[in-house]
Amino acid sequence: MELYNTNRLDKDFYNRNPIVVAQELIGKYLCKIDNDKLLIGKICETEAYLSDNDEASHSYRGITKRNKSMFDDAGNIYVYKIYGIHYCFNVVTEAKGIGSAVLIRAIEPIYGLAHMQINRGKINKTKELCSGPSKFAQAFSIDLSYDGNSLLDSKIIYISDMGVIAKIGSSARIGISKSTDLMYRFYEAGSQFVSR
DNA sequence: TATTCGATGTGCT
DNA sequence: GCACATCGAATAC
Repeated sequence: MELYNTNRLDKDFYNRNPIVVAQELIGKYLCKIDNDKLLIGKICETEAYLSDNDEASHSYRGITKRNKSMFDDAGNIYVYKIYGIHYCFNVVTEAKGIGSAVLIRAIEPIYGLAHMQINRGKINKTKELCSGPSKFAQAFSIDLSYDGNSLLDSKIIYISDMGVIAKIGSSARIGISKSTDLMYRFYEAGSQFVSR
């Protein structure tokens, strides 16, 4: 199986402020080929992490071995391991060397639900398949091997510029202890597939 | 060098 | 509601 380049979001989309990209990613479709199976999900929850004045951002204290791809060019993928066991998937925003990104926190399963369930193991409720950053990563079998890849030219994963939603809500980001005053979490209002 | 803590999810109480 | 899995990076000593 092969992914056709259907309305793939281009570099200009990602090469902007992560707050804008985070909001505009809501409603877009993430497409992936996993083990010859097509997986599609509608992004319904994101968080922006900035390069400056954002203590919750991994880039806040500069480049490390783990976060170096967060400083890659716009449209690249930043995957990191959290709590020693789970993975989180980010898209890099702005120019190379800046260090900003958008975390994909939840998606609404659209296509390939059976395969997502296999990837998730025991889970059998559709609402639980992708309603969290590491749940979604597991459903789409995203691990560290995707860190540093690009959504602009990958043959197996990209984000498509299609789909519309009614309304976007915002809130503080989840699971952080610093910069909690920043309203950088965005979600599709009324969606049953967000993390909380 | 040692300890603490996190952009989390699951299972048990 | 709470403990735990388990690792990279920050912080403590």
